[in-house]
Amino acid sequence: MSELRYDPHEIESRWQRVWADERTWEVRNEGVTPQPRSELRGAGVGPGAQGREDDSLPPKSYVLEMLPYPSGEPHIGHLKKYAVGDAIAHFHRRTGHRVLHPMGYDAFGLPAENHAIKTGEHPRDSTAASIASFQRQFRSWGISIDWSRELGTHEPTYYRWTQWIFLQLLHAGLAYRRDAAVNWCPNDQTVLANEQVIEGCCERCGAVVEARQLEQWFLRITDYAERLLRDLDTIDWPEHVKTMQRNWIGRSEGAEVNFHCAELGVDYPVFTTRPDTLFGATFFVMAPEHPDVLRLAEGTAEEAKVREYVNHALTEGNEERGDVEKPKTGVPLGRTVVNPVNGEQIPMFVADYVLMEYGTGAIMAVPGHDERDHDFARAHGLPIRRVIQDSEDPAAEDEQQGLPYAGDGPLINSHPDFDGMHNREALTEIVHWLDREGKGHASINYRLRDWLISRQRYWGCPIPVIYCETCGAVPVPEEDLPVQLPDIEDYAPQGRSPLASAEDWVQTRCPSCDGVARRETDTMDTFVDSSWYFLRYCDPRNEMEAWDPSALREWMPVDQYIGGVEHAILHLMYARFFCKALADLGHLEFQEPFKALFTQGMITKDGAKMSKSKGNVVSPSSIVERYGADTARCNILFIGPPDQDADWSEGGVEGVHRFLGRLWRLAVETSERVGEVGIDSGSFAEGQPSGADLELLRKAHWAIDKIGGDLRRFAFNTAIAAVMELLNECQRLRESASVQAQSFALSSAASLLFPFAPHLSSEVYELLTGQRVWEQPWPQADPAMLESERYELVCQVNGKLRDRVQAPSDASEQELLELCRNAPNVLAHLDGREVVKEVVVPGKLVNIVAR
RNA sequence: GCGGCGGUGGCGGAAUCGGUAGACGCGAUGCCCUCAAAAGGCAUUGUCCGCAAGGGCGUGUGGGUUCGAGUCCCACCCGCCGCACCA
Repeated sequence: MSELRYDPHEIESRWQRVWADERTWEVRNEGVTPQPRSELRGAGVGPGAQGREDDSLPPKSYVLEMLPYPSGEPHIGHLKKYAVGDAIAHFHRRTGHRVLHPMGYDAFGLPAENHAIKTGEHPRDSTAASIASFQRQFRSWGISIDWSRELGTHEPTYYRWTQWIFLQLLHAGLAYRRDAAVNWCPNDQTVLANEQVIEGCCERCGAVVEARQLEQWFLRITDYAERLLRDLDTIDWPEHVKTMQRNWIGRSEGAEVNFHCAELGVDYPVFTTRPDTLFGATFFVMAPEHPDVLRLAEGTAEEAKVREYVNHALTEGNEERGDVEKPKTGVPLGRTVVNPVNGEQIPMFVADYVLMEYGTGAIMAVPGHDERDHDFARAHGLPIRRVIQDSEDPAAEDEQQGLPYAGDGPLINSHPDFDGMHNREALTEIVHWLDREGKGHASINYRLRDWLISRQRYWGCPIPVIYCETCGAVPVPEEDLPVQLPDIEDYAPQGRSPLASAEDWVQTRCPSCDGVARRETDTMDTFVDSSWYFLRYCDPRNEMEAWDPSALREWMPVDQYIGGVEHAILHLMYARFFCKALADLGHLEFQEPFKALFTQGMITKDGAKMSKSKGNVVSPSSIVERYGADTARCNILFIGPPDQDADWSEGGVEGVHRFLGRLWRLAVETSERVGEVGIDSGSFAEGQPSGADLELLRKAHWAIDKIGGDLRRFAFNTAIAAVMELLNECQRLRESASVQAQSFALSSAASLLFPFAPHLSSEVYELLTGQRVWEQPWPQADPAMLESERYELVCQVNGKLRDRVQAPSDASEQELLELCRNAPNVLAHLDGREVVKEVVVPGKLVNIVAR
């Protein structure tokens, strides 16, 4: 027996062949709306589901991992993501759902292009090689993917529809072009993505990045700020991800207030969250980028200084300028504006602590109640006025001490109508007053910016727009899509998109007037490609439209989305925005694409992030080669809760490998005994099991019950631990329990382990039952087997554990009390004491309080 | 500064509703099998006192609520993540 050795490679390749040959994991579109889904979190669909009388389909479940970016080979993070996703997909299938579990590649992007610049190899070729490697490995991991729906975002059959979506947004006014400041590398002569700017320098050459004004395409995501925020309440996502999105959207409630500049006859609106402090506004500040700054200073004594200050501010890097510790600099503009609430003329300044991108690019400064304004006022000798009393410290009234004060309290030094009123109440009243007087109104401001999607890159989806001298920017007609990415000679950036060098491609005719015209040479941000791929999976081969609405009705929304937290903001926000916009345009019937989200933690090595430069990379292929995919997958799920970071250790893998080997050996041994003894599967029904058999069966049902619950809450680590416990029990009782009981316990273990170790589980299950485990419904625990006639009663004295006694399950509280009082060690602790109180928790414990 | 998450043996972690703290695994120690090794199996393993029975202590710190607190409340310390001159 001990000669038997678990050979994962032989087992795994056999079952992988079966799944590939039989296309086991493919699902068809039935073209009908399925019945409302049964509650996934509730009990699974039992064996009864097999013999369903009506012809309605089982409920659907769409399980999706974020699509991989194909670069080189998959890393261990991929293994974890798909191990989690596959476990969910299998569990849903076996609890009676039709599961859509597709795969694709986010294939456009920079690394392939940089590789092309270096080697001249076409990005299409290096990407294809990488995709092939991903496909090979996903198959070797045994992930249950519907390969018939595979797609790549770089394929014209896909990006044709990315372009189509762009046109829909354009027609709806949700895509627009405007001048924008972008990151420009003077050395590489190219625009850089924000994430390519490392501490103000170009990631590739290290040159200091400059700001440059360029005409760029934007998507109007800011129109959706409120809905993107509000609808977070309707989805089942981790709280920290929702929080990140809320922070990113950055909603602030307040008011817009007009400050009139009499000299120029212009109103300057400001946004403030604290209109209650308006009476404390003693000066006014504009951002250096504000278009009116130079015009205001013109002709004043300050003009030269203002020019100098603005020039300096504009050339200063974002890093430097954004430093909170930096002293507050700025210069006067030589002009004043009127504070609308009290008519005071207050001086205007330009200062770089005011940002053009937020609010109106100008602020009212309240040094008494804002730290930054306070700093500026102190540095420039400006008046500081307290207008809110500190309720905690009323003595500080009129004193400069305790300022700036950001707390609440009654208004002072403001206006007879408001003085004495609590500031929160005054805030509302003052906004009403401004509104009545036409000097301002309640307003909401967001931190969220419109999405800049233009990239001066080759390896991306071309923006389907043509520029005509007479007609301007003209959208490419839908029937001319896709605008195919042309082949080019030189991928190196030359101060414009590499596509601009494809003259034959760039020169075209205007779709509107047929005159000479030129194509847009920028491509789209790759986040555009990945903002709708989950829709295409529902109908991936459709050549007539992006999707058939009935296909989306059948599968969307995604029931369980799985991916890394690094996409918590960008990808997840963009995809949500796309769905809302497309729904508004009548193309979708739902608002949120991802009903539930799970974010898996990182796998580290010795506590550090794995990276080539650190040389601590553990490649999935090396683990699979050494231990097999089942061990690799189980270990990654066993080391800890999957949403937390976990460290990869060799010892841990060995342990899990031993466990799988033990399961296999016991199963082989048991199946041989079955061969000798002969098994009658009905044998338990005849006689009541007892002794070791009963113990073993109880453990099996306990595991069935526990693991079902664990899987619903993503507790894969404890689920695997429970299978280990069951196996330990099989091992312990292997001499005393019957072959039938052993066989039931082991096949149950295999069945329960299937979502994590599909190959070995299939092998063991077939060995013991002759059946295919994935075709069996998820096991159901027998409630009768979860109870026993006796249990261990915990006996406490004054809350401390003093003894344990066997108690009948149906014992009354009185009887339990008696048992506890008479427990030997309880008697010893009660000796000479007076019993004050007795607490009985049936099924658990008795606590006797004594003095 | 604002927001979120976390702190449990030598290590990864478990304890799902306020009810036996440390499941499961790693590591360690002893033993069995073996000529030997590998593989496998059995046993012990929070800590201190004790020959044992048993007892003391123990979930970042200090308080509180409770018959009973890792779990709830208050104050604090430490770590991680996100946002941040956002008006």
